Amino acid sequence: MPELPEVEVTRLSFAERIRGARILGARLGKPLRWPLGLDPAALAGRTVLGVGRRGKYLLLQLDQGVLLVHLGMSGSLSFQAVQPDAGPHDHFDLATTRGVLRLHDPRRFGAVVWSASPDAPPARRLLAGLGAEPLEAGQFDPAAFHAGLKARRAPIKQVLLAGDLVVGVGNIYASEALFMAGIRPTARAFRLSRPRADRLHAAIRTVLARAVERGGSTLRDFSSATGETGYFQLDAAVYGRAGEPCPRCGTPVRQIRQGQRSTYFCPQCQRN
DNA sequence: CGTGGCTCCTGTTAGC
DNA sequence: TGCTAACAGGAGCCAC
Repeated sequence: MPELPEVEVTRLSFAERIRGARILGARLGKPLRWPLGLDPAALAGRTVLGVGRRGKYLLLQLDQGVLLVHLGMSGSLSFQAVQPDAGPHDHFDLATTRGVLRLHDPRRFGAVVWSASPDAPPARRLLAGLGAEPLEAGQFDPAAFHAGLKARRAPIKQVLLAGDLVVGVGNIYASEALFMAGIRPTARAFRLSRPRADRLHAAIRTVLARAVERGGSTLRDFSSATGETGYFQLDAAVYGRAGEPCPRCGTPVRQIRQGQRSTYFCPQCQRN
């Protein structure tokens, strides 16, 4: 998916405009990862109070309940006054007095889930266990991060992806942050010294914050909910660049598999 | 209880 | 050019 920056850019692109809108109705397409958990007709008449984010989940706070939206691997949201007829991959429409929020998701790993509150069963199950918000002031603590890493035997790349220590770092930004910090992705998490954990902590924040500023620049086919494209420049240093020279030292970037996912790193700049 | 593997699904791309 | 297989941004779930 959409990693944290893309989700945040999406949120920023429609949160203000949808705030205060009254829901006119909802339409479901093919099944998503999880059922909505509510008769879509029951959403009519409710008001959208605001749009928050927890990790890669968007939370549409309603006057009664909350809608969790996850973009999965291939999801994107649009919010526009007038929507063309739904295509084969448009699986959720929320019609409001301000416009139609639409989830487009070819692979359908995404989901829209209704919950009575963020602490009620469906949302609670999905949100419990999520790690620290990396860009939220005071929530991503270096000492706690290092302590968390010390409890894990797994390769650092996979610990980052697990999302229970820090949220929002997906497959692209994990490679990018580890490159920036000069840490080999295969390094066992518990072996990272405090200084190196601190470097990684800073790199994660820098990489994610920069991507948010640039409007979610890592996705080849990403567009925000305003329908704007033009975020296509892939500014990755190593991700997707197997065989190309490392931007820092010129050594060819290497690609490996970790847990069925591709990892990219510079064997020269990233040692253990 | 941490870890690794599997799985959901469709579109794109690399390779022959 | 056409077919096939591999691969793609996630993450919950389930045996060890």
